Amino acid sequence: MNNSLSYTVSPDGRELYLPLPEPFSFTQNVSYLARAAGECMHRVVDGRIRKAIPVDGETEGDSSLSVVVEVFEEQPGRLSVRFLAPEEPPSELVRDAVALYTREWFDLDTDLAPFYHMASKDPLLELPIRTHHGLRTIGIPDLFEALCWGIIGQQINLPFAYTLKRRFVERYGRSLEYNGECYWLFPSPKDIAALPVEELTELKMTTKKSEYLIGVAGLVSSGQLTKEKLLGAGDLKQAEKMLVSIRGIGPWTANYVLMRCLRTPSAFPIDDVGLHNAIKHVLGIDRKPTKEEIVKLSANWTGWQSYATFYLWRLLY
DNA sequence: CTCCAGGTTGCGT
DNA sequence: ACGCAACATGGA
Repeated sequence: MNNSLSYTVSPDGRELYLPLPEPFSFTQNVSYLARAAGECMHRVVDGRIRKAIPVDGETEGDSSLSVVVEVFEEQPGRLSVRFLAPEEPPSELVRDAVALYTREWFDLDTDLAPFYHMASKDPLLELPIRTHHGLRTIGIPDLFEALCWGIIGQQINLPFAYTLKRRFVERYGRSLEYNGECYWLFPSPKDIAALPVEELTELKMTTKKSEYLIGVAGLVSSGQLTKEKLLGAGDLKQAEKMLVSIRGIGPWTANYVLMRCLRTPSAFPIDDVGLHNAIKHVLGIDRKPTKEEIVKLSANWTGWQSYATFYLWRLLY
Protein backbone atom coordinates (compact mmCIF):
# COMPACT_ATOMS: atom_id res chain seq x y z
CA MET A 1 0.00 0.00 0.00
CA ASN A 2 1.89 3.07 -1.20
CA ASN A 3 -0.10 5.48 0.94
CA SER A 4 0.26 3.42 4.09
CA LEU A 5 2.42 6.08 5.72
CA SER A 6 0.23 8.96 4.70
CA TYR A 7 -0.45 11.13 7.72
CA THR A 8 0.06 14.67 8.85
CA VAL A 9 1.75 15.93 12.01
CA SER A 10 0.62 18.62 14.46
CA PRO A 11 2.85 21.72 14.86
CA ASP A 12 4.27 20.45 18.17
CA GLY A 13 5.10 17.09 16.57
CA ARG A 14 3.21 15.15 19.25
CA GLU A 15 0.09 14.30 17.26
CA LEU A 16 -0.48 12.38 14.05
CA TYR A 17 -3.59 12.72 11.92
CA LEU A 18 -4.74 9.80 9.78
CA PRO A 19 -7.52 10.26 7.24
CA LEU A 20 -10.41 7.89 7.96
CA PRO A 21 -12.11 5.78 5.33
CA GLU A 22 -15.87 5.67 4.95
CA PRO A 23 -17.67 4.01 6.63
CA PHE A 24 -15.82 4.21 9.93
CA SER A 25 -17.38 4.72 13.34
CA PHE A 26 -14.92 5.68 16.05
CA THR A 27 -17.59 4.99 18.67
CA GLN A 28 -18.17 1.46 17.38
CA ASN A 29 -14.47 0.68 17.38
CA VAL A 30 -13.97 2.08 20.87
CA SER A 31 -16.92 0.07 22.16
CA TYR A 32 -15.31 -3.04 20.77
CA LEU A 33 -12.03 -2.24 22.48
CA ALA A 34 -13.78 -1.35 25.74
CA ARG A 35 -15.94 -4.46 25.86
CA ALA A 36 -13.46 -6.74 27.61
CA ALA A 37 -12.76 -5.73 31.19
CA GLY A 38 -9.87 -8.16 31.49
CA GLU A 39 -7.93 -6.85 28.50
CA CYS A 40 -4.43 -5.78 29.51
CA MET A 41 -3.04 -4.49 26.21
CA HIS A 42 -4.98 -1.23 26.10
CA ARG A 43 -7.24 0.97 28.17
CA VAL A 44 -10.16 3.23 27.31
CA VAL A 45 -10.21 6.55 29.16
CA ASP A 46 -12.95 9.13 28.50
CA GLY A 47 -13.76 7.58 25.16
CA ARG A 48 -10.12 7.62 24.06
CA ILE A 49 -7.94 4.56 23.56
CA ARG A 50 -4.57 4.41 25.28
CA LYS A 51 -1.98 1.81 24.41
CA ALA A 52 1.72 1.10 24.32
CA ILE A 53 2.82 0.59 20.73
CA PRO A 54 5.94 -1.45 20.02
CA VAL A 55 8.56 0.25 17.86
CA ASP A 56 11.65 -1.69 16.88
CA GLY A 57 14.89 0.22 16.72
CA GLU A 58 17.67 -0.02 14.16
CA THR A 59 19.41 -2.65 16.22
CA GLU A 60 17.80 -6.01 16.73
CA GLY A 61 15.72 -6.48 19.85
CA ASP A 62 15.85 -2.79 20.69
CA SER A 63 12.39 -2.02 21.98
CA SER A 64 13.40 1.17 23.73
CA LEU A 65 11.69 3.25 21.03
CA SER A 66 8.24 2.03 22.02
CA VAL A 67 5.69 4.67 22.98
CA VAL A 68 2.37 5.19 24.74
CA VAL A 69 -0.28 6.83 22.57
CA GLU A 70 -3.85 8.00 22.86
CA VAL A 71 -6.19 7.55 19.89
CA PHE A 72 -9.33 9.65 19.40
CA GLU A 73 -11.46 11.35 16.78
CA GLU A 74 -11.52 15.05 17.55
CA GLN A 75 -12.36 16.10 14.03
CA PRO A 76 -14.77 13.97 11.99
CA GLY A 77 -13.10 11.89 9.32
CA ARG A 78 -9.68 12.16 10.93
CA LEU A 79 -8.07 9.89 13.49
CA SER A 80 -5.79 11.62 16.00
CA VAL A 81 -2.89 9.75 17.58
CA ARG A 82 -1.30 11.65 20.46
CA PHE A 83 2.06 10.66 21.96
CA LEU A 84 1.79 10.52 25.75
CA ALA A 85 5.12 8.94 26.68
CA PRO A 86 8.02 9.25 26.70
CA GLU A 87 8.53 12.99 27.16
CA GLU A 88 10.65 13.52 24.06
CA PRO A 89 8.77 14.19 20.83
CA PRO A 90 8.80 11.16 18.51
CA SER A 91 11.35 10.83 15.71
CA GLU A 92 10.23 10.32 12.14
CA LEU A 93 11.07 6.62 12.45
CA VAL A 94 8.74 6.34 15.45
CA ARG A 95 5.98 8.38 13.80
CA ASP A 96 6.07 6.18 10.70
CA ALA A 97 5.97 3.01 12.77
CA VAL A 98 3.07 4.24 14.90
CA ALA A 99 1.11 5.42 11.86
CA LEU A 100 1.59 2.06 10.16
CA TYR A 101 0.64 0.17 13.33
CA THR A 102 -2.51 2.26 13.73
CA ARG A 103 -3.57 1.74 10.12
CA GLU A 104 -3.23 -2.01 10.58
CA TRP A 105 -4.85 -1.96 14.01
CA PHE A 106 -8.03 -0.25 12.76
CA ASP A 107 -7.87 -1.69 9.25
CA LEU A 108 -7.95 1.76 7.66
CA ASP A 109 -6.91 0.51 4.21
CA THR A 110 -9.90 -1.73 3.54
CA ASP A 111 -12.80 -0.45 1.47
CA LEU A 112 -15.84 -1.84 3.27
CA ALA A 113 -18.37 -0.77 0.65
CA PRO A 114 -18.45 -4.14 -1.16
CA PHE A 115 -18.86 -5.94 2.18
CA TYR A 116 -21.79 -3.77 3.23
CA HIS A 117 -23.37 -4.18 -0.17
CA MET A 118 -23.20 -7.96 0.14
CA ALA A 119 -24.13 -8.00 3.84
CA SER A 120 -27.20 -5.77 3.48
CA LYS A 121 -28.86 -8.61 1.58
CA ASP A 122 -27.57 -11.41 3.81
CA PRO A 123 -29.96 -12.90 6.36
CA LEU A 124 -27.21 -13.36 8.96
CA LEU A 125 -25.25 -10.15 8.42
CA GLU A 126 -28.03 -7.64 7.92
CA LEU A 127 -28.56 -7.26 11.67
CA PRO A 128 -24.92 -6.94 12.80
CA ILE A 129 -23.95 -4.43 10.11
CA ARG A 130 -26.88 -2.25 11.17
CA THR A 131 -26.16 -2.59 14.88
CA HIS A 132 -22.42 -2.01 14.51
CA HIS A 133 -22.21 0.16 11.45
CA GLY A 134 -18.70 1.48 10.93
CA LEU A 135 -17.00 -1.24 12.99
CA ARG A 136 -13.66 -2.43 11.61
CA THR A 137 -11.95 -5.74 12.28
CA ILE A 138 -9.68 -4.60 15.06
CA GLY A 139 -6.34 -6.18 14.32
CA ILE A 140 -3.47 -7.63 16.29
CA PRO A 141 -0.60 -6.30 14.14
CA ASP A 142 2.11 -8.17 16.06
CA LEU A 143 2.39 -11.75 14.78
CA PHE A 144 3.71 -13.26 18.00
CA GLU A 145 0.97 -11.57 20.02
CA ALA A 146 -1.71 -12.82 17.62
CA LEU A 147 -0.38 -16.38 17.74
CA CYS A 148 -0.14 -16.37 21.53
CA TRP A 149 -3.63 -14.98 21.94
CA GLY A 150 -4.98 -17.66 19.65
CA ILE A 151 -3.19 -20.40 21.55
CA ILE A 152 -4.01 -19.02 25.00
CA GLY A 153 -7.69 -18.73 24.10
CA GLN A 154 -7.99 -22.33 22.93
CA GLN A 155 -10.74 -24.29 24.63
CA ILE A 156 -11.20 -21.98 27.62
CA ASN A 157 -13.72 -19.28 28.42
CA LEU A 158 -12.90 -15.70 27.53
CA PRO A 159 -12.56 -14.24 31.05
CA PHE A 160 -10.04 -16.94 31.94
CA ALA A 161 -8.21 -16.36 28.65
CA TYR A 162 -7.82 -12.68 29.57
CA THR A 163 -6.56 -13.67 33.00
CA LEU A 164 -3.94 -15.98 31.51
CA LYS A 165 -2.82 -13.35 29.03
CA ARG A 166 -2.51 -10.76 31.76
CA ARG A 167 -0.35 -13.06 33.90
CA PHE A 168 1.80 -13.87 30.89
CA VAL A 169 2.21 -10.23 29.83
CA GLU A 170 2.84 -8.88 33.32
CA ARG A 171 5.43 -11.53 34.04
CA TYR A 172 7.40 -11.51 30.79
CA GLY A 173 6.52 -8.21 29.10
CA ARG A 174 7.90 -4.72 29.54
CA SER A 175 5.81 -1.76 30.59
CA LEU A 176 5.91 1.96 29.94
CA GLU A 177 4.50 4.36 32.47
CA TYR A 178 2.19 7.28 31.88
CA ASN A 179 0.28 9.23 34.50
CA GLY A 180 1.19 6.66 37.14
CA GLU A 181 -0.22 3.75 35.14
CA CYS A 182 1.49 0.86 33.38
CA TYR A 183 1.09 0.29 29.66
CA TRP A 184 2.31 -3.17 28.71
CA LEU A 185 4.22 -4.33 25.67
CA PHE A 186 3.75 -7.94 24.68
CA PRO A 187 6.61 -10.25 25.70
CA SER A 188 9.29 -10.76 23.08
CA PRO A 189 9.41 -14.17 21.40
CA LYS A 190 13.10 -14.38 22.22
CA ASP A 191 12.43 -14.25 25.96
CA ILE A 192 9.60 -16.77 25.77
CA ALA A 193 11.55 -19.19 23.59
CA ALA A 194 14.12 -19.53 26.38
CA LEU A 195 11.64 -20.48 29.11
CA PRO A 196 11.23 -23.94 30.62
CA VAL A 197 7.69 -25.32 30.37
CA GLU A 198 7.29 -25.35 34.15
CA GLU A 199 7.39 -21.57 34.33
CA LEU A 200 4.35 -21.20 32.14
CA THR A 201 2.40 -23.98 33.83
CA GLU A 202 2.81 -22.00 37.04
CA LEU A 203 0.59 -19.38 35.42
CA LYS A 204 -2.07 -22.12 35.05
CA MET A 205 -1.52 -22.66 31.37
CA THR A 206 -1.85 -26.34 30.57
CA THR A 207 1.37 -28.20 29.87
CA LYS A 208 0.49 -28.44 26.20
CA LYS A 209 -0.30 -24.74 25.85
CA SER A 210 2.97 -23.91 27.52
CA GLU A 211 4.83 -26.12 25.06
CA TYR A 212 3.00 -24.56 22.12
CA LEU A 213 3.78 -21.01 23.22
CA ILE A 214 7.46 -21.76 23.72
CA GLY A 215 7.66 -23.58 20.39
CA VAL A 216 5.98 -20.78 18.47
CA ALA A 217 8.20 -18.25 20.24
CA GLY A 218 11.23 -20.11 18.90
CA LEU A 219 9.91 -20.04 15.34
CA VAL A 220 9.14 -16.33 15.48
CA SER A 221 12.35 -15.28 17.23
CA SER A 222 14.47 -17.26 14.77
CA GLY A 223 12.75 -15.65 11.81
CA GLN A 224 11.41 -18.97 10.51
CA LEU A 225 7.88 -17.65 10.89
CA THR A 226 7.19 -14.06 9.83
CA LYS A 227 4.29 -12.00 8.50
CA GLU A 228 6.20 -11.57 5.25
CA LYS A 229 6.52 -15.33 4.77
CA LEU A 230 2.83 -15.85 5.47
CA LEU A 231 1.80 -13.02 3.16
CA GLY A 232 4.12 -14.39 0.50
CA ALA A 233 2.69 -17.88 0.78
CA GLY A 234 0.48 -17.23 -2.23
CA ASP A 235 -3.06 -17.66 -1.04
CA LEU A 236 -5.09 -18.36 2.06
CA LYS A 237 -4.78 -22.14 1.76
CA GLN A 238 -0.98 -22.01 1.49
CA ALA A 239 -0.65 -19.68 4.48
CA GLU A 240 -3.08 -21.83 6.46
CA LYS A 241 -1.04 -24.90 5.61
CA MET A 242 2.13 -23.20 6.79
CA LEU A 243 0.51 -22.33 10.12
CA VAL A 244 -1.25 -25.66 10.70
CA SER A 245 2.03 -27.52 10.26
CA ILE A 246 3.15 -25.86 13.50
CA ARG A 247 2.52 -27.79 16.68
CA GLY A 248 -0.32 -26.22 18.65
CA ILE A 249 -1.85 -24.43 15.68
CA GLY A 250 -4.89 -26.06 14.15
CA PRO A 251 -7.38 -24.72 11.60
CA TRP A 252 -9.11 -22.46 14.11
CA THR A 253 -5.95 -20.72 15.31
CA ALA A 254 -4.52 -20.48 11.80
CA ASN A 255 -7.61 -18.72 10.48
CA TYR A 256 -7.88 -16.57 13.58
CA VAL A 257 -4.31 -15.34 13.10
CA LEU A 258 -4.81 -14.80 9.36
CA MET A 259 -7.90 -12.77 10.16
CA ARG A 260 -6.60 -10.62 13.04
CA CYS A 261 -2.95 -10.25 12.04
CA LEU A 262 -2.45 -10.85 8.32
CA ARG A 263 -5.87 -9.43 7.48
CA THR A 264 -6.63 -12.11 4.95
CA PRO A 265 -10.21 -11.18 4.02
CA SER A 266 -11.25 -14.76 3.28
CA ALA A 267 -9.85 -16.20 6.51
CA PHE A 268 -12.69 -18.09 8.16
CA PRO A 269 -12.54 -19.88 11.54
CA ILE A 270 -15.61 -21.90 10.61
CA ASP A 271 -15.37 -24.24 13.62
CA ASP A 272 -15.49 -21.36 16.07
CA VAL A 273 -17.92 -21.87 18.93
CA GLY A 274 -18.60 -18.15 19.17
CA LEU A 275 -19.53 -18.01 15.50
CA HIS A 276 -21.90 -20.93 16.01
CA ASN A 277 -23.53 -19.22 18.97
CA ALA A 278 -23.87 -15.96 17.07
CA ILE A 279 -25.59 -17.73 14.17
CA LYS A 280 -27.86 -19.53 16.59
CA HIS A 281 -28.72 -16.16 18.13
CA VAL A 282 -29.44 -14.39 14.82
CA LEU A 283 -31.55 -17.24 13.50
CA GLY A 284 -33.40 -17.52 16.80
CA ILE A 285 -33.01 -21.28 16.95
CA ASP A 286 -32.34 -23.36 20.08
CA ARG A 287 -29.48 -25.42 18.72
CA LYS A 288 -26.16 -24.68 17.11
CA PRO A 289 -26.02 -24.84 13.31
CA THR A 290 -24.27 -27.80 11.70
CA LYS A 291 -21.17 -27.25 9.64
CA GLU A 292 -23.14 -27.96 6.47
CA GLU A 293 -25.65 -25.26 7.40
CA ILE A 294 -22.85 -22.77 8.01
CA VAL A 295 -21.30 -23.57 4.65
CA LYS A 296 -24.63 -22.82 3.00
CA LEU A 297 -25.32 -19.70 5.05
CA SER A 298 -21.88 -18.32 4.21
CA ALA A 299 -22.02 -19.14 0.51
CA ASN A 300 -22.27 -15.46 -0.45
CA TRP A 301 -19.52 -14.26 1.87
CA THR A 302 -16.70 -15.12 -0.53
CA GLY A 303 -13.81 -12.76 0.03
CA TRP A 304 -15.42 -11.30 3.18
CA GLN A 305 -15.62 -14.30 5.53
CA SER A 306 -13.28 -12.59 7.95
CA TYR A 307 -15.43 -9.46 8.27
CA ALA A 308 -18.62 -11.53 8.42
CA THR A 309 -17.18 -13.54 11.33
CA PHE A 310 -16.01 -10.45 13.19
CA TYR A 311 -19.39 -8.76 12.92
CA LEU A 312 -21.20 -11.89 14.08
CA TRP A 313 -18.84 -12.28 17.04
CA ARG A 314 -19.57 -8.71 17.97
CA LEU A 315 -23.20 -9.60 18.63
CA LEU A 316 -22.17 -11.79 21.55
CA TYR A 317 -19.56 -9.70 23.35
C1' DC B 1 -21.05 -32.27 40.69
C1' DT B 2 -21.76 -31.47 35.75
C1' DC B 3 -21.27 -29.09 31.52
C1' DC B 4 -19.07 -25.97 28.72
C1' DA B 5 -15.44 -22.98 26.94
C1' DG B 6 -13.39 -18.38 20.64
C1' DG B 7 -9.11 -26.50 20.12
C1' DT B 8 -5.25 -29.61 19.19
C1' DT B 9 -3.01 -33.92 19.28
C1' DG B 10 -2.48 -38.59 18.55
C1' DC B 11 -4.32 -42.88 18.05
C1' DG B 12 -7.88 -45.80 16.52
C1' DT B 13 -10.94 -47.41 12.73
C1' DA C 1 -10.19 -39.70 5.45
C1' DC C 2 -13.04 -39.46 9.81
C1' DG C 3 -14.15 -40.20 14.84
C1' DC C 4 -12.98 -39.74 19.44
C1' DA C 5 -10.72 -39.56 24.02
C1' DA C 6 -7.35 -36.95 26.54
C1' DC C 7 -5.74 -32.73 27.86
C1' DA C 8 -6.36 -29.27 32.38
C1' DT C 9 -8.44 -25.26 34.15
C1' DG C 10 -12.02 -21.90 35.52
C1' DG C 11 -16.75 -20.10 35.13
C1' DA C 12 -21.77 -20.87 35.40
